[in-house]
Amino acid sequence: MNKKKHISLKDIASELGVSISTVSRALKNSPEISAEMKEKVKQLARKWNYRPNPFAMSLLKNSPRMIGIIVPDIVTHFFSSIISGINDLARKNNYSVIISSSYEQYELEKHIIEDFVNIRVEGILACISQETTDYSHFEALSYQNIPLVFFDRVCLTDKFSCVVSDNAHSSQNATEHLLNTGSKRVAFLGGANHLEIVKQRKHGYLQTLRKRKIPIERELVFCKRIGYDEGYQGSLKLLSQPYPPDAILAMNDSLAFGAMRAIKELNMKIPDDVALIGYTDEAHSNYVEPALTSVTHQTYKMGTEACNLLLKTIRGEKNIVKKVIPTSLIVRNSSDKRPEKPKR
Amino acid sequence: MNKKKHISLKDIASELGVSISTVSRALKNSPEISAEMKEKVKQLARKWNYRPNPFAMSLLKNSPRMIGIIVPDIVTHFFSSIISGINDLARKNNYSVIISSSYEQYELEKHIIEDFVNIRVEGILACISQETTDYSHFEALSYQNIPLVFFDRVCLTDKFSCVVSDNAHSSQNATEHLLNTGSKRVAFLGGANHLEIVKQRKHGYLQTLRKRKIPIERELVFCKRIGYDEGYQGSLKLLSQPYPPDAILAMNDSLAFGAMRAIKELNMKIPDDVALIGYTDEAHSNYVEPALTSVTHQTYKMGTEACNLLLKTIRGEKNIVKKVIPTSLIVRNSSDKRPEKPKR
DNA sequence: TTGAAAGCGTTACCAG
DNA sequence: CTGGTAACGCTTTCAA
Repeated sequence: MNKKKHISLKDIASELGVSISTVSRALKNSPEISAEMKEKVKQLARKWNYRPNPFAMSLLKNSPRMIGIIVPDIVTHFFSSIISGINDLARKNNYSVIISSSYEQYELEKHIIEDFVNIRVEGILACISQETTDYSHFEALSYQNIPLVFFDRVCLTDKFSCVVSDNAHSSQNATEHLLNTGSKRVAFLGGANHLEIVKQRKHGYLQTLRKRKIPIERELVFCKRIGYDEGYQGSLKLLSQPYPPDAILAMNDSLAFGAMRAIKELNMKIPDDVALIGYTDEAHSNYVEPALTSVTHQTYKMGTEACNLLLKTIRGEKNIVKKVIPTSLIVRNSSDKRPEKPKR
Repeated sequence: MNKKKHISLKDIASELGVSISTVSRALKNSPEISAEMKEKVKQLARKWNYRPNPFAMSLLKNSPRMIGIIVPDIVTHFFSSIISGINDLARKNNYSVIISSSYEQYELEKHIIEDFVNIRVEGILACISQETTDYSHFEALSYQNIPLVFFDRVCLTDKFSCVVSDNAHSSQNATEHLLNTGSKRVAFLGGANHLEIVKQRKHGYLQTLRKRKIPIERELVFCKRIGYDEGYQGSLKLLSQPYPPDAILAMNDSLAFGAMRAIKELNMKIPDDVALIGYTDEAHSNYVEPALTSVTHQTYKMGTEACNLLLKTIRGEKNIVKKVIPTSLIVRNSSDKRPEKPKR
């Protein structure tokens, strides 16, 4: 009684001198069992603290009620907040969540996906790494009938549902704002060009320039990799040109904070010499000086929506949908160059 | 062939016209199986991409190779970085990790622990919520023989191993630094008094004052709850006293950033009017202005150490150990009041 | 060298 | 109303 780690139906059955089936049914409130039998069984189950063995269940049903999440990193607020949303919704639906980080590495990403498959998760939520340009490890999931939903950085959108933010729109908005508040030459600081989010945000930026009939200059676009260092180096490069930009739109937190450091090191004033807009979360935009105007994602919501889509897919829904989560531009002190700023 | 989600030993056995046992043994390289049989089996297994069913395994061995982590929140860098460390070491040891957040709520914490038990995780890593003052849900784990290791915010240290930072020492150091660089009246901004980390860090602070023969003033200690708002409100209160402090030691990220906001709102200069030291991570301390002098935890290492301790416990190690991870004081621009600062 | 069968904990179907 | 049995996928005796 002490050695055994867990109580099984068998233990209860033999104690009560009835069959396992009876116990099982009694616990499930099956109508075919007498009230007194039910009572006896339930009482003992409670007393002995009986817990159904989830492995037996999983073996039987082939559904461990577990989903896997893969993100480029779990430390960045953007991702941890999405994870938080996923976690909460999953828990509400009695699912457990396994989280892994690809550290932006393609090989690790492949391994993790494989691990998820081996563990037999019921579904996977993925945000692809920057390095990833070959998507066959994801495609394979569709042959294996393993539900998959992408969020933020997506691919294979014809095969899998996904949740994204209104990328093009957000950067149009941000660019417009810069141009409306005194900036003349706006630079775009992006990441690896093959990523959809980069393409789309850059697209929005270029759209706005075209609409305003502002000539597009290649020298004002720096797209290499998402990261603090790249933001720093990229901004140094942008700003040390013979004819430098007077505003930078940085399409990610790390890029924005890297840019900020570069601008300060060059002893330039924000926003007077260089206006700056980032894509960052509430808290950190407010901590820095000047407070950073930024595009804010509804990260928690992205998480719950993605999870919701995945749960639907697990339940058999076949429709492939693309859910767009709106962002909003929060104007703080880093972007408006005008001496007389309108009331906020 | 197409409908079936996964290949089993049975499938391989029947294809090859041998028994399941033979296949099982062949795949395990059992010496009793002929080389050619092994070859045939392995080849087909590879071809069909056979994966052992983990549920069957877990059912058999009662060990799902899974550990549970519970943290107050997963969004704060401090925790997500610890999680990252845990995750990596767990993965290396072929364990999966399930992460849940208590959102600093006692009731939720209890539920999550119960869920972990039901899922039959092999072990649990926990950082207790601020609200928690009753530890019976953790104590219960010891009766159920479920390995448990605490990190950062700990309890029941006589029953469970834990990983902590050198709390008292770190705050002594920080207080010394403030007193050595021109501050005269140092305030301590802490959290709920029942938490060990609060007690110890406060203890270190008080120790230093005593050593220096500086009278201890109750008005200079504000301990209520860990959080941005509390940091803000607490600092406002500290600084609006008739005889306010000229330095604040904030024992946590959120408290520190809250304090920073309060100081700025009161139009006081950092560090000239009020010196400030926080306990924060690298990145964010550098983003703010002035860059924040802070006590830095080796969070990733805390994660790997905690995980390591847990794995040992799972393997049967009975010793209860308390691992202390050193912190270090990184001096930046928010703390030194002296006009002529020594070279850094 | 291989096969058969029991057992891990549960559910579900078929008999009584 | 209750019991027996097969099945889920695998390992591990025991037999041959």
